[in-house]
Amino acid sequence: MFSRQAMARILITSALPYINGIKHLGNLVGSQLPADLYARYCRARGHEVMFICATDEHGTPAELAAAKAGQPVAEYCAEMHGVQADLARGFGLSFDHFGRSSSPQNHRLTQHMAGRLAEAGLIEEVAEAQVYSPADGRFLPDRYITGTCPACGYENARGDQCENCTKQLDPTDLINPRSAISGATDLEVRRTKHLFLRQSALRDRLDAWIDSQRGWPVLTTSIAKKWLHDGDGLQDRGITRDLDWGIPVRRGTQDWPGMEGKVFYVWFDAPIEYIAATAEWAEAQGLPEDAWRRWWRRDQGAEDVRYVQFMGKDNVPFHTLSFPATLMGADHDGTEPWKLVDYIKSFNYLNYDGGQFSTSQGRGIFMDQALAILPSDYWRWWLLSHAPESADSEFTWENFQASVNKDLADVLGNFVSRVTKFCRARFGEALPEGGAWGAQETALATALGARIAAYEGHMEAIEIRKAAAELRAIWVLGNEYLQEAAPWATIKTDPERAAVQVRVGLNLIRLYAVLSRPFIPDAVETMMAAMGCADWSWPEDAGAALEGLAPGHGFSVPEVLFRKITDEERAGWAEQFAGSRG
RNA sequence: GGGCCUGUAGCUCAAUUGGUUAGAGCAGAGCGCUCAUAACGCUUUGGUUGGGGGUUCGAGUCCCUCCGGGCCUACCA
Repeated sequence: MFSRQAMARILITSALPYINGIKHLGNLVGSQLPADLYARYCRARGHEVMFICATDEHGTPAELAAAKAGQPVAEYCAEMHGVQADLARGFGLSFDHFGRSSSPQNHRLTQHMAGRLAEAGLIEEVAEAQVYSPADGRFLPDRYITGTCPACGYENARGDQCENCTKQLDPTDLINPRSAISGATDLEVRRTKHLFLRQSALRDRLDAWIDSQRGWPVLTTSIAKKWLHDGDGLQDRGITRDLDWGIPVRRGTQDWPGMEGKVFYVWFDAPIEYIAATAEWAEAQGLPEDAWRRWWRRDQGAEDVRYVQFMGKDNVPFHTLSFPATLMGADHDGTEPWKLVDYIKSFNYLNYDGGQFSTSQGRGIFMDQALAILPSDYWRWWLLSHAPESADSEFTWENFQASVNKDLADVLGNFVSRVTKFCRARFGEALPEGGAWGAQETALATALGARIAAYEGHMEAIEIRKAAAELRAIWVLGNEYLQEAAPWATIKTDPERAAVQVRVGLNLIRLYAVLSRPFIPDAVETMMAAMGCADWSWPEDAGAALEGLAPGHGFSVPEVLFRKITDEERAGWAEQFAGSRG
């Protein structure tokens, strides 16, 4: 953890959303949104932040989605990248760069990494038999082959596992196998050669590295340990595929004999894109190479960088094992010390109303639909305050309505409303003059100081739900103070006392805007604008923060910050989203 | 089959890693306030911590067992 005041350099990456379609809220809360929360908090504390994300564009599903859309895959990916970038902006995701794994930078770097791994003796060529479909003109991944399960007779068993009896299968086990893509039955087995990353050779080193980490989520370490020690231990992993769309297999800048026409597998090139996207950023900014290297190379400035990754639990094996193995292997001779991750924040899944969110079945709420219904802050607040940190969690419309209405509209929004409207009615649209602090104000400052410290602690530990709960408690303090101070009563007997109370109330609005910014970045802009203030400095001292806006400072009454969700709307949306996506 | 996670108030979640009387928010009940988006504040009801057994001075926490929910199991990403 970084200490108070000290400026740190924080590198943050969110797992890359796959290019195949618009992401649902479960995807969003599992990586990009919490990463954004943390990035915004770190910036607010004055740290230097590099927040990177990108679309993950390679692989069979991308090719199939493009074919379905009737587009060339490159065109499809370019278009979908634009769509995802727009939606990311819509949700306020504050990436420093939102790149593409298909970028020239990633091509170069992925090929470079492969070359370094080959030099290190960590790449092995393996010849294997794979199912080829002449009708589709492609090799078929195991689960794109369906047929009758030899164990239970289920007719739509997939080539990797029968969904009916859960038996693990080999595609050649299937009776009457056919292509899941075209239905073609003229499948044949062909020999093909692939590169394997010899992760097994790095097992002990990876194991020791995992052991040396402190405070990682149980979810992260338990998945890593399972893969390291289960069965025969960490298995080598194929890093190439027989596809057209991807990064051509090259050994650095050299051709790789025998690998013509093959591309790297997405799970090799996708994490490397974290680095390449930073290079994309530098180029886009017109900055030289060392601008990105100082984030990624320990010999070129990254020694003091703290690197934090965010991802759903399905991504953990790649980030705890494969990617570190790639970076360790690339530094086999000590000349390329790449920055390894310092903290991996992993998430469970968000379910939707009794089942899973499903991209393929169109079940649940997708990012574009969410924004069409309500502003992003409503979603950000609910998703973050219910982030699936300790277990899978569930979205229900009732819960969403209750949280939005109570937390945002009543506790925070109404606070802003009652303070500004009272002041305007009794003192006019400027902070009133006169009066001095009493015991109530001092007590408020003390309580705020304690809660802000707790909030900071939770944010730095990336305990998101706890941070949200603490922030809400900070909002509540304002209502408690007003109730006790009762300026509507004191103004009748002691107007100067009421003036002090109203000043404190108005200053609380600015304080809340600053503290709440990582969660609800749009609404706090409205709050700050209403306060006529542009000072976003973090409250190092709560008492001082309550006197930041001076007597005489003008303000205005903002529009309703958060409207309530009605029962009719809730019922309508529940109905609308029950079935599959339009 | 194997492994991991999980089960705490009607609902969503805590519980400083074995330490006093298991705590919050929402929902419910009562009271107060009238500045405010019929909002806010205070008080309060509600738990055999899934069942059973064990270790211990002491168990929500550790062990065994049974029951329920979920995830992973390496070619979807």
